Amino acid sequence: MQDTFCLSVTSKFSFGAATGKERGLQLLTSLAADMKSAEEDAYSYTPNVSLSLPLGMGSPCLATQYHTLQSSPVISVSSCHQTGYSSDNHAASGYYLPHSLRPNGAPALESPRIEITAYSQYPEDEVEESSSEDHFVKRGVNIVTLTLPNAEGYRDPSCLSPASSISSRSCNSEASSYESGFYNYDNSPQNSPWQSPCVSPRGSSMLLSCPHASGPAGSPHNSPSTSPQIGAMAEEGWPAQPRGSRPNSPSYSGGGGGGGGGGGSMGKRKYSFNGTSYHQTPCSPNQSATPSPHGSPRVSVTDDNWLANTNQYTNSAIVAAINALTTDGVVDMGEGIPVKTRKTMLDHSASMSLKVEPGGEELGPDGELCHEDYPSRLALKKESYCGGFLDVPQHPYSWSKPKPYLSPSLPALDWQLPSCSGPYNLQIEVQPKSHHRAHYETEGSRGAVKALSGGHPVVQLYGYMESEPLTLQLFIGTADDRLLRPHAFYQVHRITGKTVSTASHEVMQSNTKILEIPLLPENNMRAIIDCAGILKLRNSDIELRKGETDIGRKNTRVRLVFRVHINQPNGRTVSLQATSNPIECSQRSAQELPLVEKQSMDSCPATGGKMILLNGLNFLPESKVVFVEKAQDGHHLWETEAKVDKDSIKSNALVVEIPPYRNQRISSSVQVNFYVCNGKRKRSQSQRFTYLPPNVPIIKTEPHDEYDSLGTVGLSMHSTPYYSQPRLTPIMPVADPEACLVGGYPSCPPRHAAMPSSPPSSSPTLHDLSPVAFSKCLPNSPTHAAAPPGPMVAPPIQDNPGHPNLAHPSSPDNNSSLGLLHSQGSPNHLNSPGRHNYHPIYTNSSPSSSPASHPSTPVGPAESPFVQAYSPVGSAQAGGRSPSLLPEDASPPSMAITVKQEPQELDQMYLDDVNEIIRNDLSSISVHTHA
DNA sequence: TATCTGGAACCAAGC
DNA sequence: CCGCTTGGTTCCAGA
Repeated sequence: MQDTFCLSVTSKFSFGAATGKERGLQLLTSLAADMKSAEEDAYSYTPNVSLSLPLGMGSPCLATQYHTLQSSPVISVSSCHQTGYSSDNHAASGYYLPHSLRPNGAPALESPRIEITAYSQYPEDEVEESSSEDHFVKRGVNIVTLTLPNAEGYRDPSCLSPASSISSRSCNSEASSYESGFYNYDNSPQNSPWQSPCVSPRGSSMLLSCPHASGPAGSPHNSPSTSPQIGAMAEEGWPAQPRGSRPNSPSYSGGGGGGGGGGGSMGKRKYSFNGTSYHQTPCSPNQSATPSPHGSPRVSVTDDNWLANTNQYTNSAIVAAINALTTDGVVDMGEGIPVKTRKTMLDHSASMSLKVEPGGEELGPDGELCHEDYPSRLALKKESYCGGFLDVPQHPYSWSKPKPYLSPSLPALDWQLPSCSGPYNLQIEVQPKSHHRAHYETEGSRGAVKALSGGHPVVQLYGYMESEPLTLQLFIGTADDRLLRPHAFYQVHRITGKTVSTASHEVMQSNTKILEIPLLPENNMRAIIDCAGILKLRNSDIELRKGETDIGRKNTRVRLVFRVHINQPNGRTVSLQATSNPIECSQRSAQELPLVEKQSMDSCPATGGKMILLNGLNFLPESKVVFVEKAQDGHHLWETEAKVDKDSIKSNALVVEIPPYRNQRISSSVQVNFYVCNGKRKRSQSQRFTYLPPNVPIIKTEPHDEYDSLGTVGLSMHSTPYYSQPRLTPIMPVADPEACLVGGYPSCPPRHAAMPSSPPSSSPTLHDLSPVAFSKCLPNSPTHAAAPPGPMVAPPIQDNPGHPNLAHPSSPDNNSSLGLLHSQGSPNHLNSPGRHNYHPIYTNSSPSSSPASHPSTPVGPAESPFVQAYSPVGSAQAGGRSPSLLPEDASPPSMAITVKQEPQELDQMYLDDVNEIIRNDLSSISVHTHA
C-alpha cells in the first residue's frame, strides 16, 4: 500500500531521449484514445444530472442536495458527473460507489469512519448536514427536534455521522460563509428542502433559519463581510464564551489553550478530561447554551436556494431519510462547533458585522447554487467586481434565483478534476510559498498567502475566449497522500483591505468555505490571489464532529484548490481544477521541519556516486539525508544515509552524494525515497528518487531547468515536488503535481497564453483529464512559482488539438492519473506491470502504506471520479510500483519514464503519528487498506 | 488604531 | 508518578 511508485511519464518526455518521448507519446496517445470516452464524459457534465439525484438521494444525504446529487449522479448519471468529475460508466465508477454512494445512498452516510481520510463526498455531505444540524441545534433556535447530545455525542457511535470526513466544516467556515452571505445552507441539508426556504436574503432570516447562519459568528475572521445583522445575531445568540472554555478538545488537541501569558485566565482546558465532565462542559454549555439565532435547520426554512435545490428532493422518502440522518447529525453539530470556536466566531462576527458583503448573503446557501446562477451571476459579479466589489452587493439576486442549472451538477469539492479540458487550461502561474502560518480564530488574520517571490499566487485560465467573466473558486484542500479533498482543519479566509486588489466573496459549500474570485476577460482571465488567507480551526473542534475522521494533529499541510466552471453552449459545464503546491501552515513545522523544495536530479544509475543538490528550508549542519526503499506494504527494504557535504550546508541548500543502490544490477528502474532529517521527529517529506539500471541512459531531470537557477553547483535543480510527495494523493493522477513535475510532464500548457513562466502548479496535472492537457501540459514546475519556470522541459507533448472532448489521456498527466488511480485502488494492480506502459502509471502509491493510513485508499480509488473514468486503463497500468515491475517494454517510456514514488508519505512522522493514533483510537479500519 | 507578524508561553498528550 | 518531548493554541509585542 504504502509506496506506490509512479512512473513519471513526465520524465520520459521531458528527459527521455527524443525517441523515448515519441514512444511515450504514442503510448499515451493510444491510451488517450481509450480514455477519451471517459474523459469526455468526465468533462462535461450536464446539468441534467440532477435527475440522477433521486438515486443519490436515496441516500439520506439530503443535505447536500446537490452534492449528493453530484455524487449520486456519478453513479447513475454518468455523463454528468463524468464531466470531469467522474464518469459514470467506468469501472471507475466503482470507485465511487464504494464510497460515496452507496448505491443506495444511504449507506454512505452510515459510516462514520475511522480512518483518517476518507472523506467522501457523500459522507461529507452527510456530515455536513449533520453538522449543520448540529449547529442549528446548538444555536438553538428552532431546534426543536434536536436535542443536543452533549459532548458525548461527539463520538457517540450512535450518532452516525454520515460522512466520512467532513471536510472542513469548520464552524467557522460556516459562519463565515454566512457572513459572506452566501451561505450554504446548501449544505445544510437539513435545512434544505423541507425547511422553509428563507426568502429573505441574508438577513436575519438567514440567521435564524440557517444553522450556518450562526456561522457568522463562527468565522468572523473569514468573513468580514458579514452583515451587521448577523454579527449582532451572533453575538447575542452566542454569548461570548469565555475563551478558556473550549469545546472539548479531543485528546489530541494539545494544550492549547494556555495561551501565553495571560492565558492562564483562560482556564483553557482545565476541564477535566476525565470523563464526562469534560465532555459536558464544554459542549453542552456552550453549545446548548448558545442559542443559535438560527433556527433549527429543519424547522426553519432556509434560503431560497434551498428551495431551488429542494425541488429535486421533494421526495418524501428522501426527506424522511434525511431527517433521520439529520437528527443524528444535529446532535453532532453542536459538537461540530466547538464552543470556543463559536465563541470566537461570535466575537468576530460581531466585529465583523460591519463588513457585509453585499449580496452574498442572499445568495444561497450553497455555493453551488451560486454556480447555478452562473450566468446571471457572472454578470452580476462582473458588475460588482468592476464596481467595487466590496461595496456593492455583488450578486444580489442571482444567487437566490433559480439557476440555469442546478448546482448539483457541479462537482463536489472532493472530486478530482482535471486542470485542462479541451481548450481550457486552468493554471497556477505563481505558486504560493511553501509555508504560511495559518491563524486561529482567536488571532487576528495573518494575512494572505504569499508567493515565494513576495507577491501573491496567480491563477490564470487559458483558452477561454468568451467575454463573460467567470468565477474562480478557491478552497483549502488537503495535502496528504490521499485524494485531494477539502481540509477539515483549515478554511480559506477572505482578506480584505487596502492591500488587497482582488475582489472576492465567500460561499459555503458543504462546510467548506469557498472564496469566489472574479476571472475577467479584461484581465486575461487571470487573478492575483491576494485576498486569501488560511484559518486554522481547532483540532478539538473538528475532531469532535461525528463525521470527522481526519485527525488534526500534525495534519498541517494544505493546498490551495482553484476551480472554474465554464458553461458550454451545449449546456454542459466544464469544471477545471488546479491545485497548488503544499503549504505548511503550522508555525512549528514551518520553523523546524526541513523542507526539500528542489532537487537537482531525480534519478541516477544504481551505482550512485553523483552529487545531488537539494534546495529547501531549515537545513542544519546536522541534517542527514536518508535514502529509503519501501515495499508496498510499507516495510523498509533498504535504508541508507547519504553523505552530506558538510561544507556546503546552508539553511537552504544541501549537497549530497547519492549512495549506491543496494543492488547495482537492477534491470529496471527502482524508485526509492529520500528525506532530510534534522532529528528524531523532524524529517522532511519524502522525496522521490529513481535508481536506473546501469545501462539505462540517465534521465536528466532537467526538465525543470528553470530551477537551475537555483542550482548553485551547476546542478540543474529539479523542482521537487516535495509537496507532492506526501500529500499528493497518489490516486489522482491529476492531483499529483509532482508527478507531472517530476515526470516533467507538462501540465497543460495554456494554450493561448504563452506558457506561464512558471507552470508551477502541479495541480493542473493532476486533474487533467483532458487530452488536451496533454499536449498542453507544461512541465510542472516545482512548486515554487517563484522560481522562474524554466523552459519547459517537455514541450507540449502533443497537441491535441484539444478537443475538449477528446481529451485524453495521452498526456502524461493523464497517464499518471490513471496509474494513480489504480494504484490506490488496488495496490495489486500496481504490481501488474504496466501493461501498456508505465507511463500512464504514476502509480502513486499511497504512501500511507500502513493500512491505517490508507483508509482513504479504499475510498481513494473510488473517490475520484476521474479515476473511474480512467481506471480501466489505468488499472492495467497501474503497475508501477515495484521497480522490478516496470517493464522495460515500456522501454520507450520506460527509459524516459522515471518511476516516481508517490509522495505518499507525508512526513513519515506524520503518517506514523496518524497511523498510530488511528490504530489506537480506532479499532476498525482495515477495511480499506488493501494491504 | 488596526492589522500583520514573529516569537514564545502555556499546556496537555505521549513516551 | 515524574520528567521530557511534541505540538497545538493563545498571547504578547514590535513593525
